[in-house]
Amino acid sequence: MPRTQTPLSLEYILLGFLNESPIHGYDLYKKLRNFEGISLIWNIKQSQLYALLDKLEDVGLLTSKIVPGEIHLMRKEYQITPIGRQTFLKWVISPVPHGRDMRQEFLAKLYFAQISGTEISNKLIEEQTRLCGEWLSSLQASFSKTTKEQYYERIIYQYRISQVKAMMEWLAYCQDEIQNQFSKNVGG
Amino acid sequence: MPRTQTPLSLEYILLGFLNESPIHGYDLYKKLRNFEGISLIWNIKQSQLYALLDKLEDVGLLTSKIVPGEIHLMRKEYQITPIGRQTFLKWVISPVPHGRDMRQEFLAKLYFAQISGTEISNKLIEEQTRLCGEWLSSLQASFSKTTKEQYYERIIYQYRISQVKAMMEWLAYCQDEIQNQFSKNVGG
DNA sequence: TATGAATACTCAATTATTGAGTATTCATAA
DNA sequence: TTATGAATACTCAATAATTGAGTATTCATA
Repeated sequence: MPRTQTPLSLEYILLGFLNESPIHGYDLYKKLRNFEGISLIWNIKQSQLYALLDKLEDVGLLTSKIVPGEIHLMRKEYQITPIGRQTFLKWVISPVPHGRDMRQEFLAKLYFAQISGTEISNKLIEEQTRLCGEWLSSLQASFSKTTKEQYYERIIYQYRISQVKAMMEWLAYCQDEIQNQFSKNVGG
Repeated sequence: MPRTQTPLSLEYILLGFLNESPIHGYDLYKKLRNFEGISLIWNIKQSQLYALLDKLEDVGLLTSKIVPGEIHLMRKEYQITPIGRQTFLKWVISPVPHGRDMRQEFLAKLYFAQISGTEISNKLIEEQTRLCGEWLSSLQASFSKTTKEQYYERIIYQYRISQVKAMMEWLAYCQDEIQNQFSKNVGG
């Protein structure tokens, strides 16, 4: 059985929007394309969206029903199932296991975490910072094991080390920003 | 015609090794798996390798011939074609257009550039640094266009800005390292 | 003489992706 | 009134990518 199913984070983003309220394909498409910060980190083709929604329904994370729309007769409205909700919530609070997933997946998690409030986003940021710290130690250990001759390998490790350090500084900045935003909303 | 062919950088890595000398699939596989710094940045499945070699042959970047091996009767040896060489050389000296391609594709380019000597690698690093500078300006411009309310968007831009800044510092470090390595080899 | 490792490659199954389509309704203006 | 185009809402067939699991031979060694 080649090509075993890879759970893409894009799927979780769809679940995330469906977690807020039932929605049908075309509205979700517009939401993802136009507004919402998510459009900064992910682009989706319309046909891909419908394919993913079908897939999520197949595995039981969504259900759908045909509702009579105001304009059109047929609108397929999707709703999240309890399992879908559970799957999504678990995803949101889990830090990403690899640095390469920060760029899109972590930012997507943070979007939903930040909507849910400071406790959730703080928790996520703290957990992710801890993991980043582990990556850093591991990279520094690998770096120190290299010999002078392996200078290409050393360059690679230095690249990763510098990226992870930048991530950690940014995570700290992030927590402050979200905290500030929150206290402003409460105070004002 | 859906799914138009995306030229993956992995293909160029194969061309890069074939640019050094003709080689057959299994040897190339071992090279990519075991030694060579490339194994730090890319993993390849055996079946994927053979599929890619076939594809590169189909588009005329490689040719193959069956040679009688010492151990086995059949060995399919691949050679790079003039067009393949040209394609590869053009790839090596071109900086990557997006930050997301630094992690794997740029590091791969740098591997081959650094083998070719300091002039090539210096050129690549300089061009890439220039491009990074452009990304940075563009990101800073986008950031300054956001309002206080768009704090999620601001966080995203800050993430990218911090990553690009780290890249630029690393590129400078890189150039020094390669230079040092070079002068050591000449001096010693 | 059998066991396993290394050599060298093949293939069918499956998922992922997308260009291009369909069909309806609505607004606008010539 | 009748075209024109935009928006709504989805569908599908074609192609590309990926990979688990094979095949078949030779070699070492116990």
